[in-house]
Amino acid sequence: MTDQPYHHGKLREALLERAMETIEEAGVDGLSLRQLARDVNVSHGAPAKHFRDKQALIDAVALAGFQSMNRLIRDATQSGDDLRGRFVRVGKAYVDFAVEHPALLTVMYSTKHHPDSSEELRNTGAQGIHVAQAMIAEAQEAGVLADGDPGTLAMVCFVSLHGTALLAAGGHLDGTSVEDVVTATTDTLWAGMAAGVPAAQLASTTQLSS
Amino acid sequence: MTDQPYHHGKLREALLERAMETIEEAGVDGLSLRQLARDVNVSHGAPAKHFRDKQALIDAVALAGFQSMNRLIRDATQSGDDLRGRFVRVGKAYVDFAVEHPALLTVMYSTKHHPDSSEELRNTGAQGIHVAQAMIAEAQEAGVLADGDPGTLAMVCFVSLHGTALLAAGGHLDGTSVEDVVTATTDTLWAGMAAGVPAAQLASTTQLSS
DNA sequence: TCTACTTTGTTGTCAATGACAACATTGGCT
DNA sequence: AGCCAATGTTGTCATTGACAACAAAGTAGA
Repeated sequence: MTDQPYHHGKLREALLERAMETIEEAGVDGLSLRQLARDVNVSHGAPAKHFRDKQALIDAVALAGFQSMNRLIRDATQSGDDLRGRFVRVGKAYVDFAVEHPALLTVMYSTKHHPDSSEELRNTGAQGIHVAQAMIAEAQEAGVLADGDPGTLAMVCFVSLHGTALLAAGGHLDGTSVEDVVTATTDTLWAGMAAGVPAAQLASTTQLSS
Repeated sequence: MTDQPYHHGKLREALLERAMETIEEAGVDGLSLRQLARDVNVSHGAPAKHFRDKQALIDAVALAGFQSMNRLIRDATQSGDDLRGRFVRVGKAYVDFAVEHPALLTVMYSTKHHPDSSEELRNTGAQGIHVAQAMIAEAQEAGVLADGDPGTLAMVCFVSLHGTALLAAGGHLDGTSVEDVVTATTDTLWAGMAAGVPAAQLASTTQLSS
């Protein structure tokens, strides 16, 4: 047993890493600052020097989660497929991340939802939408998709995939497989955006627009 | 000060009601069994006689939430509109509920997600999908929607609306209004299901089906 | 090198919490 | 009346998050 030096040196990183492990194993409720301190062989007061309080630690975990997720999404956009293929791959990347890190995803969004979330966290979390919006705008210019506000359509795709990701992560897809739901979702969305909204349908949605 | 009778009489109902209020005001993390007992003027040990532990109370809250939500959804299906109109109304009903009870919705699904959720809770929570599935099947038979497995398509609609509901409840829709996102989502989904998935698109999704 | 000063970690303490056990009261049933 | 299960109370315990006082270690300037 070599006795520990007074200074841990990389306490912040060690805490973050261990916190992510704990969250993935036991959920956010299973995270205890004191247990965390024990896990990394440090006194129960030490974490406070790096994270003001428990929420600050959770925020940091969420931020790290968004960063690694954004990386996966960006990678997915760079495949050589056609527009629709890239669209599907981005959706799959998102859902795959969710399925592999279900508890982390919950933390990421419940944290972003928190009333006093940091600017950085919100920006990092919104990056996925921008990717979708760019793809949709590009497809519209290419004539592959019908006209329509890219911002709203991107939001539609985002919320749909987010729902898929959350329910897939929680195992709420009952009978249907994750793979089936993701492809069906992206296919349906793409088909809907390609077809556009017929005028007959718009009638009931434009009542208040005058 | 009339001294309280020894028996509260309706403790369980009182606890449930107050718990729902607390959750909507302060989220699940703001719920404390002891504070709850204080709120209804009862000793800190009393709640244990009605709910084995804190999770059991939360489960009961979630179940009540699903029941009132299902009522709203069923009501929405009984409007006299055409098929597409009813579809949109169901979506709106779901999202409206989420926006009005954001914290409750979070509890409902994080509870259903819990590994040892009760059979009753899971069944009650899945009811919304069955409604969607019935509507889609009916529309397919009427020739309004293209063919496709109603179960999978219902799941697609459900996850999409679920995502909309969650993000709307959390205020994550950034620029776009809730109303816009809901109508755009239901419109896009319906258009996609009406158009069906072109064979050219299916090519990339049927690679593993042989 | 000596000396402030800051950062990082430790120890001690506090109120709040969830869970549990022992006990008290109530109302129903025979 | 007398038993008994359901309901509520009181007391207690370990755990937790937060805070304050203190200690050690690195850092920068004389």
